[in-house]
This record gives sequence, C-alpha cells and structure tokens, in this order.
Amino acid sequence: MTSETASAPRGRGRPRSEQARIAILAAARDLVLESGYEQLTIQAIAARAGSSRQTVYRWWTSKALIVADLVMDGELRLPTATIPDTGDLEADLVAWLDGATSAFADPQVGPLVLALVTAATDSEAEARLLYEMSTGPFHGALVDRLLRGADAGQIATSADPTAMADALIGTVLFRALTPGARPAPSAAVVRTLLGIPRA
Amino acid sequence: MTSETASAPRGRGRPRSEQARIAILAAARDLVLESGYEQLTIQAIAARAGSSRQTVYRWWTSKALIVADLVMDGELRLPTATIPDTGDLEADLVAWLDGATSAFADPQVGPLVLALVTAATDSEAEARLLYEMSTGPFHGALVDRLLRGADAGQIATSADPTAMADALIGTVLFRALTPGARPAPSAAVVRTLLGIPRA
Amino acid sequence: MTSETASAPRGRGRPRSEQARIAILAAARDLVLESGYEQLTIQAIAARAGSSRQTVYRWWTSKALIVADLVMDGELRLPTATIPDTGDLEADLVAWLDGATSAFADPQVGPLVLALVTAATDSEAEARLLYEMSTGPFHGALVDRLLRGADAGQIATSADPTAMADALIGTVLFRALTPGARPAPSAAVVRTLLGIPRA
Amino acid sequence: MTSETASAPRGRGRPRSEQARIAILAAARDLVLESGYEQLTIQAIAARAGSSRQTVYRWWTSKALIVADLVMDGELRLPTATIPDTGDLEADLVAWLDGATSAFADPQVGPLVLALVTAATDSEAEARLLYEMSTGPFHGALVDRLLRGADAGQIATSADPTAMADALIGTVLFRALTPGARPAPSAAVVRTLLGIPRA
DNA sequence: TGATAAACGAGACGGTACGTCTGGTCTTACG
DNA sequence: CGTAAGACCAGACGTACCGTCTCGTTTATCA
Repeated sequence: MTSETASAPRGRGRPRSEQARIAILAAARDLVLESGYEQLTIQAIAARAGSSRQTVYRWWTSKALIVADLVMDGELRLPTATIPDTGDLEADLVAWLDGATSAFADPQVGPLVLALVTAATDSEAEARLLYEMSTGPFHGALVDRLLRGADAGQIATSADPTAMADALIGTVLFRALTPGARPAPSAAVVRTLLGIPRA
Repeated sequence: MTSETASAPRGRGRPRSEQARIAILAAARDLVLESGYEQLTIQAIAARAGSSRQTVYRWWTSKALIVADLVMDGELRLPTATIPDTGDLEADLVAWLDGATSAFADPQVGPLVLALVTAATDSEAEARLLYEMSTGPFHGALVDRLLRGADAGQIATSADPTAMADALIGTVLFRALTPGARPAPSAAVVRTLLGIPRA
Repeated sequence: MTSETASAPRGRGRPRSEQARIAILAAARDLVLESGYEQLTIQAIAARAGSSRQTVYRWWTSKALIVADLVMDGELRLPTATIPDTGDLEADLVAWLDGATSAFADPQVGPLVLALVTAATDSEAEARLLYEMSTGPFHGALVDRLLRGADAGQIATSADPTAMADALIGTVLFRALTPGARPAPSAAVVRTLLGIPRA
Repeated sequence: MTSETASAPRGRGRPRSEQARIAILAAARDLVLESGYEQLTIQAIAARAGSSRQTVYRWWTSKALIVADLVMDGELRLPTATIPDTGDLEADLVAWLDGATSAFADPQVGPLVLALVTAATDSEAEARLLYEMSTGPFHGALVDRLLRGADAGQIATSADPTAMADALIGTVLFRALTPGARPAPSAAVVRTLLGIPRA
C-alpha cells in the first residue's frame, strides 16, 4: 500500500515500479536499524535502494511517511502485535509486557520503534497518522483483552480498562526512552494495574 | 551550570561570558518553543543569541546537551516539577497528572518536553544523560510521595510504588506522544493504579 | 571549456548550466580585478554569480583552476597576446614590451596577471598548469617571432632566441612585481637583448 | 629590527621580549619553508613560537611584514646576495645566475623567495616595501657590477646596464615561477645580454 | 503501429546547515 | 605594561543533504 493512493491510478503512462517501492522500503528499514531515524536521509535510502532520489520524493513527502509505510507493509514486525489470551489475564499481560520490553532490546525492532516515536514528535499531523497506524490498534487490542478479563472477574473493580491500556503502553514507552533507569518488574506493574494482591 | 565544568576553571585567559551562555540558552529555548527540536539548528541558535557558532560549539557538543542545560538552568519550568502532598494521595496524584497533561497543551512547555523525548531517541548516551537530569528526579519524587501514601494506607496492598511511578510517567508520555488519542480521565488512571474502588 | 572535461559528457542527467559557468567566471574576473587574488573567495564568487557554492566546487577544485579557466575562456584579454610582425623586429618588440607594461597599469588586466603569478606560487602543480595555459603560449610566440627576426639578420649572432624570450617575459614579470622600481625604457631593453648599438 | 619602531621604545613598562621576537621570526621562517606563504597562518606561527597570537599582532600587522623582517634579520640567506667580481664579467654573471637558479631548488630558499613574490602581489605598498628591502639592493649591486664591467669594455656598446639588471632579475623570476618550462642555459642568457658572440 | 504519457535513472541546480579553521579583538592572571 | 592564555564575534572553508529541475530512457495505454 502506498502513501499516495490505495490502488494504481491505472493511467496511460508507465506504471509505478513495485520493485522500486519494495527496494526503497527495505533500504529505509535497514538504515533505520543501523543508524536510527535521526541519521536517516532520503539520499542514503535512494542510494541503497538503487533508485533515484526523485522516485522517493514522488511517492513519499517525508521520512515519517516512509516509516509509516514500513509499519503498514509489515516491514516492522512487532512480536507484540497480538495480545495473548490464555484465559489468565495476569499471565497474558506479563507475557505481553515482557515481550514488548525484550523486543526493544532487539536491534531489529528497537530502533524502528524509536523512529516511530521521533517521527511522532515531528508534527502533530504525523503523530496522529502514526497513532492510527501503529499505536492505535495496539491500544484497541489491549482494551479488548482487558474487557474480556473484566468479564472473567480478573480485574479489580477499581480498574478502568482504558486507563490500564494507557498505563501499559505508557510503561512500554517509559522503558524504551529511559535506558538508564531500572524499571519495575513486569509482574509488579501488571499486579499493580489489576489491583491483585501480591501472592 | 555549564555542560563542561561545574564551576569556572579560574584560568589565566579571558573568562567565559556568562552573558553569552544565557543568551544561547534563551535562544535555544525560544526556537524549540517556536519550531520544535527537529528544526532546531546550531546556526539559528547562535544567530538569535547574537553570538558566534564557534562559541556554541566550544561549550556544547550536541543539540541534546543544550536542551539538557535548559532543564538544569530552569529555562524549562515544568509546573509539575513537584508532587503536591496534601495528605490525600489520590487527590494529589490526580492534580499532578492533570497538571502535567495540561502543561503539554501549553505552547511554552509541550514542545520542550517533546524536545527532550526526541533528544533521548538520538543515542543511548544522551538518553541516559537526559534521564538523570530531567526524568529521573521526577521519578524519584513520585516514588517518595507514593511511599508516604503507602505508609498512610492509601495504596492497595497489590500496588508497587516503583511500578506505579513507571506507569504514571509512562501515561504522561503516552498522552504527550498521541495527540490523536482520547486518553482515559486522570481520576480513572489514578484509581486504577491505587487499587481503590470507584466511589 | 571547463576544468573537468573538454566537451559535454552527453550524459543522462540534467546538463550543466552554461549560464552558471559563465556567471561564475565573470564573477571571479570582476572580484580579482577589484580586490586581487588573495582576497578572492569561493564564497564571494558564488554569491556574485548568483550560484551556489556547491556548483563552484563541483566544477573547480581550487581558486587557481578558476583563474586558469579565465585565461582559457578569454575573460582575461591580454592586449599582448600576439606579437606584432611588421618585419622590423626591434620596433615590434619595443611595441610589445610597451604594450605589456602599459597593460599592467590597466586595472582591467594588471590584477589578473598578478593573480596568475600568485596562483603559480601556490603549488608546483598549479604553476605547471598555469604555465601551459597562459605563459607558455606567449613564450612560444616570442621565440617564433625572434626566429623570424634572426632569419632576417636582425639579431646579433651572440643572441639566443630562447634566452631572449626568457629575459623578455622575465622583464615583464619584474616590472609587474616591482611597482616601486624605475625600470629601464623598453627600447633600451630590446636593444640590449638584440645586441644592436644605440643609434 | 621590528616593523614598529627602529629602536627600543624605552617606555616605562615591561620591555619587549627579544626572545619572543626571535622565536616568532624563526617559527615563521620554518613554516614558510615547510608549507609556503599561502599556508602560513599567524595562528601556527604563534603556536610554534610558543607565544600568544596577540604578541604577534602587536608587533606585525601582516604576514608580509613578518616575511620582510625575515629578510632584514638575515633569516633568509640568499647565497646570491653578493655578485662576484673576479674581473671577468661574463663568468661572474653566469656564476650568479646559476647560483640563483640552483638556490630556488633549495628547499631552504625557494619557498621564501616565492613567499616574497606572493607578499608583493598582496598590495602595492607591500610590494614597494619588499622591493626596497630585498630586490632593490640586488638590483643596485647588479648595476654596479655591470658598470664596472662596462668600464672594462666587457659589455657591447648596445647594452644598457639598468636594462640588463632588469632582464637578469626578471629571468630569475621567470625561472622561479615556471617550474614546467625548460629555460635557456645561463651562459646563453648572459651572452645574449652582454652582446658577446658565441665562442 | 505509432503517438502519447507517466515513471524511471541520472545528475546539476540554488540552498541551508554542518563542524572546523583562522582572523582580529578583548579580557583576564602573571611577572 | 608586556606576556601567555584563552574566550569572543566574524566569516570562509569544504562536505552533506535538501527539494527541485531537466535530461535521456523505458514501459505502458490508446488512437
């Protein structure tokens, strides 16, 4: 899926090169993983993709949109894209939080997430777009899982599912952005949120 | 306080110009507020400060360090720098979270916080530095307040103070980075964390 | 003619802007005439030419090569580029020497010749290049004219044409570099070299 | 001798450091010999001399004046400072010309002469000063020697001593500035100038 | 089947910012 | 008061990208 139009405009001229599109996204992904979003340049993307800078500019108007397409195309595979549902909410959330945290330590994933965060700080419009494409679905899936847990009576009556989802994702962000801090264990976070006394 | 040495080296040559230091920090603050961290350039800082680029480079080696000094020098005044302590933990935390959230809407504060976040994604070293200088103290103050609340029996036994601080700051980050989302009310977040049933 | 390739490479990309090339050379010529070679900067050339500094750097790697191109492109019009041949060698040489000397007094020419001299002192490689492009042809033309005069018996048998050419050009250099000296009259120089007694 | 005052200022304060003056001139000489006049910087001179830049600026207002002082102080030892007088003018001039030419090949001398030439092209005022301090005396000594030779009947009646001196020094300049050219042998130059038929 | 049209690579264009270097000046502590 | 030290403003250096603009070329649709 491109950032311009969902499907080919089916015009008269030469059709868009799918090969170039794939090569550019792959190059962008590799470069982000190697050096981070700040050091990412259109120049380097085009060079590594073997395409021209003009071709990049023709289809994407900003670095952030390229990164957004990485998510849409599944180039960024978050191992935490789905929240497990074994019936035990606490265990599921701990597993998810641990998985997300360890994913940031993976050089194949961490830099891309930071890239999304940085791109989000560029402008509010991009932040909204990226939220809809990446963070939003996660948040929705979390709320769904929490509601199922609530139905099963696995959440304290004091807890609000949306607030819990905010806090869970926020905790992931906090851990990603503060490599110097010593975060609380995932189990402690989940128990705190669920309102379940320590065993 | 400079990024080089805490106090003047009292050497033989011409002493460092305090006026230039202040002008540079003020210029950096203004430019961040106007256009954000991404658009911030050393060139523009020096021009607005009426100093030379060389003077900036002499004392700061990166944009992130300038932003760090903004925090140290109090150029970035977070209205949430202190956590209130009225004896009612729940009310205090709600007030703090509301204050922090509304602060992000203030054009005098929000862009600076985003600048800190972006600077943190630049490199792990800068992330650690910025954590020690800005986020870290907040986190510590939160934990302190929570411990006092725990002593007063205002926290569910299931809750872990460090986990709560992580989640609270994470929630603030989540709100800051997702302007498109509709976050849960502060009261719901705090109640969820404290494990206190809805009134 | 550029300093890179003699003719257009007939490549695929956007062709080199002849307008920019001409504007840069004209700007360099004007600036040399105004302030001399030492004060000449790439920055000022680009600014006056209305081009970017990068464009200058793309085609010329040093100030000296720009000056060399001034000669090649005829921007530097030496009124002594050709040695007259009326059949009277002595008169021709006196005319040439007077012409060359008065040319140095011309603010349109003198500074450019000094620029060539200064550029030649920069490095031996540049000196060789400039010699081949500017001084060398003069020297060759002088030797040719002298040989024709020798055939006509207008040179003393003691005289060596190459030595005479060296001395004539050397005399021009001497006059150019020593504005404080009172040089001998051109007629005396030529008579001395030709070995012809004073009338 | 300094470029400021001929004699000690005899003031009240601390007297000028003769050691600094000598160290600066020596440093300037070494740097010119190593890298040429163009690459010479006040910064590098002061650093090598172990003095401060301010001290250099206090006593010399331009690079050219430092080079002028090098000549005055004998730091630049031209092996051709005196014209031999064996009674045989032709042999003396050939010896002088050969000596001057080979001196330019000496890395201890050539760069300094080129430095003088470059300094002379900087401005007319400096050219006059340098002529009076370096080239002028040479020229005068040459004329003197030629007049003695003329008295001895060793010069063609067609020759003019001043013109010959101009041409001789000019020939030296020509050789110095055109490393790519193949100059005429010194004997040929001298014979041409003297008007003496080839043996 | 040939004209048309759009995308492609290549690469030059005017810009802006980089980080470094040097030029001159100014301000301190020391001798 | 001269000196070494060193910070100051100014500005040129050469490099890297930016986003735009021709070029020649390729690959489709449509007349």
